[in-house]
Amino acid sequence: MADERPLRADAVRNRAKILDAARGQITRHGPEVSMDAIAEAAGVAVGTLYRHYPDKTALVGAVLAENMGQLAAFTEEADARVAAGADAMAELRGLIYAVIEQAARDAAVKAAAQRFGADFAGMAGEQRAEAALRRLIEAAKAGGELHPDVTIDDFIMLLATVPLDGPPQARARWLTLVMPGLTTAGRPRH
Amino acid sequence: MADERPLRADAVRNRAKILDAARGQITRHGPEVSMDAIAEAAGVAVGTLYRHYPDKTALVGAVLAENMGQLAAFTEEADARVAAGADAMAELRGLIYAVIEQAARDAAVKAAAQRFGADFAGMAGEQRAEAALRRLIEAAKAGGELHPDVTIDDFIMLLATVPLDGPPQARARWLTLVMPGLTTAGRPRH
DNA sequence: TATCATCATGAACCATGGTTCATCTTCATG
DNA sequence: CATGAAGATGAACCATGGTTCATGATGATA
Repeated sequence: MADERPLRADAVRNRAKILDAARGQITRHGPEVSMDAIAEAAGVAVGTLYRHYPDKTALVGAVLAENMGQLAAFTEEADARVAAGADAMAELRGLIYAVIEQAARDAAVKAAAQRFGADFAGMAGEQRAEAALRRLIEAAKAGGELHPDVTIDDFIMLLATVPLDGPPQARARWLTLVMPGLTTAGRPRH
Repeated sequence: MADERPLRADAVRNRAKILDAARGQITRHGPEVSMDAIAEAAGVAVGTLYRHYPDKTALVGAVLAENMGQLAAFTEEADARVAAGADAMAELRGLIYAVIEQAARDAAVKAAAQRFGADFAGMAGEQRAEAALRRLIEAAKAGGELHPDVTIDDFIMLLATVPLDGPPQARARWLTLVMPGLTTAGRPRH
């Protein structure tokens, strides 16, 4: 393994075009866009998709992995700021908002994730994102604002249920309604 | 219109079997079960499905309408109890829980609703459910426990985002996290 | 029970969409 | 530039699944 010889120049170019097109088309028309549609959007023939990805699941998975990477980057940045002295609860709140907005943009991509039950769990970025989020949560608890019984699974659950349709106001409102349950202010210990 | 002559006995029987089978199959195997699968589960030939429903969308819609009716019944019962003196906030909480559980059972049915963008909005039961819920909300606000800025749209939004996968504990936990944002206790006015 | 309108049957039809592969093109290396 | 390997092409293949319709069965009515 690892005897990967470098890709040809046009192959590199095409792979990028394909990923872009896939994300675009899936976002625009939902997860069941045809491979033909993606190919056309990428300015490439269908067969080329199959040269780069064994099947549709793999292609969707690649798009998903990209998103997860971005999400991990977000989380790590917030974590770094906290380490540098920023307020943990504020960063957590901001992170939630950022994640929500990204998720909303790629709502359809997320839907695609589910339709392809294929376990995308344990994806590269996921590990990183979770680690950083865990640190962030601990810091916010230490600050005394985040309710001590809140777990990372709570965050994952909530983030998985953000209302992705609707306008941005809907998500802002959702945040308003959900935050109190996470804070010591909204849900006093005993 | 309304010159409906009575259905033949076996037709009535079959229609019931079809609806049951449709709900069962959709719940079990997701919204994209084939018409053939539904037909087989109903012990009937495919053609019979099409005698009772013009197409798949209509069949799914019928299942959905049935669910909505049940939901409306729930809501009206709770509303009636409040009118008879029961605590509004407690009834509201109980209603949310009941709705959640029903929704979880028919998670796949709900998913079906979205996939068929077909506007099932304005369905029969929906009107009834909303009216009753509205009354319930007013009563709970009058009781002073429900936060005064909470609207029926807030409820609809939240109920639309309940975590339907996971075990019942997940939904209980979700309820714990979400309730404070709805109450005056968790989110003081100013 | 005879008659017929209603209903049920299910093989066949057709559209959609994922996937393959024989053929042609293009990059990289000498 | 010549050559071979890597890459791209896209028509064709095939499975799936919604839908139809000619044919046969059955409940209701006289």
